[in-house]
Amino acid sequence: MSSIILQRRHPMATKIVEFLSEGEIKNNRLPPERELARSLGVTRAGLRAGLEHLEAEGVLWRHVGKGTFFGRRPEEISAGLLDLRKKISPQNLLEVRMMFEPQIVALAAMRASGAELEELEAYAARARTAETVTEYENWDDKFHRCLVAMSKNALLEKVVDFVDGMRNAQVWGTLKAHCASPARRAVYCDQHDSIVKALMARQPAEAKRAMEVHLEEIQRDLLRAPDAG
Amino acid sequence: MSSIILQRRHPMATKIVEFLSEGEIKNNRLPPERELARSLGVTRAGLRAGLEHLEAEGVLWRHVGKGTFFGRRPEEISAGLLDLRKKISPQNLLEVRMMFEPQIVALAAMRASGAELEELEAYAARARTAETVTEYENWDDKFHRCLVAMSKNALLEKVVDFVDGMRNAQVWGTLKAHCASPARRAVYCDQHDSIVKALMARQPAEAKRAMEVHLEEIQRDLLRAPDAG
DNA sequence: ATTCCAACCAATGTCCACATTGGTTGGAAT
DNA sequence: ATTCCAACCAATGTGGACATTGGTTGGAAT
Repeated sequence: MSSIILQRRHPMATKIVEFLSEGEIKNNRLPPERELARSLGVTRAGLRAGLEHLEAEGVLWRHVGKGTFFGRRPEEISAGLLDLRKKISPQNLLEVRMMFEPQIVALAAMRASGAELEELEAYAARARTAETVTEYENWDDKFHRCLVAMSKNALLEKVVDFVDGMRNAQVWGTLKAHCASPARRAVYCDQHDSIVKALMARQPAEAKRAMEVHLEEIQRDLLRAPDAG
Repeated sequence: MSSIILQRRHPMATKIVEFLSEGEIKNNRLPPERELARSLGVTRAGLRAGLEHLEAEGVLWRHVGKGTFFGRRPEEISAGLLDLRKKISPQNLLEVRMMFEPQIVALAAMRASGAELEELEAYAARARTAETVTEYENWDDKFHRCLVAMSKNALLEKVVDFVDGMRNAQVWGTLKAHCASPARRAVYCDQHDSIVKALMARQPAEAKRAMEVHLEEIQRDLLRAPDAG
């Protein structure tokens, strides 16, 4: 977080903003520096002074070969995501999941269709009868994915997808090791059933609480692991 | 959500899984069909029968020109995101923000440094003295971005970035229209100050409540708008 | 000394031909 | 009839040549 707080706006910066607010800008992209300088009737160096000011202000961002754009610089996904996964602790992940997963089931209790509830129940049953860890994971994944679909919130689905994609190998492997025990999986399956039961009874508060219990169980397993593993 | 629930696993599918679990697979990518068929000593048609089974099971996904990969098919971001923005209602967006923004300030109250609190206060002050809507938006954005940084949760920052990116033009424009009124902006600024005050007093519950009040205010404005706009 | 201009640099986008890959078809072998 | 094989198809990845663009430099003009 850069804490650049500027006092006054550069004259050229004001001129740029005024000129651009008149014409339509496509895809947040400004014209190339050479062209924009010609349009404004100023020298390129002068224009760049103004652009630098606007960039420091966070109004726009520039990159060689790409161009100049309004808004804040989008993070590079290639190296960015890899670095990010290392920065995310299991605690971080659980904090986030605790924020919206209970709410998801509360919404699901109010909005799910009968067919969806039956599908969810089928996934829970499949997870219970799974013999291998990978098979359990397969049905558990489908269970949670079906759950968020029942919330009828397209954005929420994407957010869950995003968070799931952020699970780093460390966290994933740790949880997987715990699921290796059939007894442990049985506990999770019981909690799945509690959630399904509350959803079928259309009890949002109860369903929410059941999911909180489930996540707290997972949290205990994850935080217990680093000592053992 | 496809509800394909299969009964038994294809013999060839089992053979494929067994063979691949022995060698190391790079980047979740399976060898090309031709090569894999040769390695397994089976015909390509037979191999494909097994792969189709595994694909239906959700174990892997395939695409012409790309290859065959483990895991679930990643959604295409190009057309997917554009379609998604149309599907997201203002209600969807607010539901999601209500889920974690209050929690963010609760975490911030416990974890923020003194320097960060000062920076936050500065942004709130800048937003209050803003004369234009765009200037207000600039500082308001920095305010909320500083807030989530204070939660010390890298994943949470990325989630907020993701959600912010999903704001469609309709929602954005509607809120902007309401901010056009200086009186309206003053209300928001008062609420910002309440949040800052609670954070400086290190009162998580109070800060959380202040953010809830702020979001409820925004929600009222957004839901009131469609009739007027 | 400062400003302006043109050229140059390195990073990126764009376009193209070519190799790769999953999907499909038709005949040969059994 | 079924299975196998080879070729072909369309979509995608890959790599290179070339244009575009922000960043930089050095001399000319004032």
